[in-house]
Amino acid sequence: MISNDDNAFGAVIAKLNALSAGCKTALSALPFVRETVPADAHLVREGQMATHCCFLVYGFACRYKVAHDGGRQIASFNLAGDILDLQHLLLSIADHSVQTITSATYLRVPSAALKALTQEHTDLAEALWRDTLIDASIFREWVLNVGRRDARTRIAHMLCEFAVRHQAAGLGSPERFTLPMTQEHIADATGLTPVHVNRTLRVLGEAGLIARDGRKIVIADWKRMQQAADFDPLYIHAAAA
Amino acid sequence: MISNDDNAFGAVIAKLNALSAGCKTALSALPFVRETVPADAHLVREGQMATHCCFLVYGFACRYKVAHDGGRQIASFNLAGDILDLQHLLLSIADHSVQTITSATYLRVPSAALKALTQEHTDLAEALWRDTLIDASIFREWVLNVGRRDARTRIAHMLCEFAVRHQAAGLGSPERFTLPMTQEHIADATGLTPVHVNRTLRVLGEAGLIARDGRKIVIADWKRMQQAADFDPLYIHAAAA
DNA sequence: CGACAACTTGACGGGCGTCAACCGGAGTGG
DNA sequence: CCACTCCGGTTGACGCCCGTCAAGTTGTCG
Repeated sequence: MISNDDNAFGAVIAKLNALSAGCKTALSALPFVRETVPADAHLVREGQMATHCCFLVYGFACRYKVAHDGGRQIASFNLAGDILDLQHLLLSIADHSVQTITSATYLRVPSAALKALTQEHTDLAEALWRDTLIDASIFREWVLNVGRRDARTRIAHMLCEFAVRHQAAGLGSPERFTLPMTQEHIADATGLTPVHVNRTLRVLGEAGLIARDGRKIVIADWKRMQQAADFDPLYIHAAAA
Repeated sequence: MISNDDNAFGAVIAKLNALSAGCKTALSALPFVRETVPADAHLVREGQMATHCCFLVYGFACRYKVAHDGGRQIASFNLAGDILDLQHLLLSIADHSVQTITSATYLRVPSAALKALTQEHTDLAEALWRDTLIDASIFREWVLNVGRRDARTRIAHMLCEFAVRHQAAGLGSPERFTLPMTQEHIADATGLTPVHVNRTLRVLGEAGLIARDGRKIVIADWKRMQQAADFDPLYIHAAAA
């Protein structure tokens, strides 16, 4: 229901809710190349000059940076509807990498065209700016998550965020979903090791907070899970339910 | 040199470099209240409805969030010229708190007036949006910092960032400066404890990376410090030197 | 059926947290 | 002018959470 053949930008328009009709039309008229890539493909690499913006319309991706000792830190997970590198509208050098987690389809739009469009349509600029602000809010929450929560709370929090955004993107219930990422992805997102992620997922299961079957997750008691995760969805600033 | 009596917005205009003349004039005509507060004063509290934006013109501040166990995580330090809660232009509920570190002076501008101005001046909107994107980039670096670096590298990195931004704000050399924050602030920013921050600062001193006298810091060998800190200033996207 | 990636589990060690004591300087009041 | 207090900083002893290393299991794809 989110994307339809008539409009490649459907998922993005759905996420940037409350766009004017004219604005949607203008967005849909943007030049773009649609690409489908396998899992683990790089869309952006840190240090690269970037002249395009990518709109993720199907699949999952993540943004990450690496420390000089090789340690990798994922800074966000991305779902269908997310704009992956909006920053390249105004910042020319990529300060982080973007990689797919699953096979994925995205629209590659020239930054210049999108930028020109935002100058004509202030409400589009506002919607995109708002999206940037929400991104920033999520990053702040992640700083808190990796900085001040123990492994159990940290992973529970990550799962709650995924559940809520998953639902917001129209992909299904927050209480029953399938994770697209490996435990190594989870480790890199939470600042832990894969081994400890594995142990902690087991602990969450033993505590009755989640039930697992492979990567399928069921959260039986959402209230209790939210509490255990120290999760308050305010920071996601979700307008759509 | 940065701020002058003619223009309360001087520090902010200096930071948002490359604004058109008309745009600067428009900014300067914004209605505002100038306030001076002591150290540890709250400008914004998490959960609050926010109808104003604050432009820091003197002193130091930080943004932070708290975990339910009481743990506090600072997500950024702010210097003169920084806009403290630009997000309140487009997001009505504060998702984090802002508190001064030293006594500070700021301009309180009604969000509505600033928002109206951005709709008239697309280059102002662009400059502010760009500022938001840079903020987001810094948050991502902080996620990496607290998630994947050990205490020594982490604190060294924080010091490097402070040094560079300190200079960019026209406050002096990056190799010789006085920290405005306590070791507890540093602990809350790096996800460590004050005790361990203290020990690690000593280690940095013993390694000859920094020299300390109270909160005065001298970085003798900036190259070596940068390397020890895994610090690459790219993520700050600084245009001005 | 072999190869490989992801997951799982155990044993052990270390970096950082916790607890506690003490120091030094600034502010305050007698 | 000196006690008193308080905050920030400093240092030591000890313990735990999580990292490291290593081995084994499961599932999938060719």
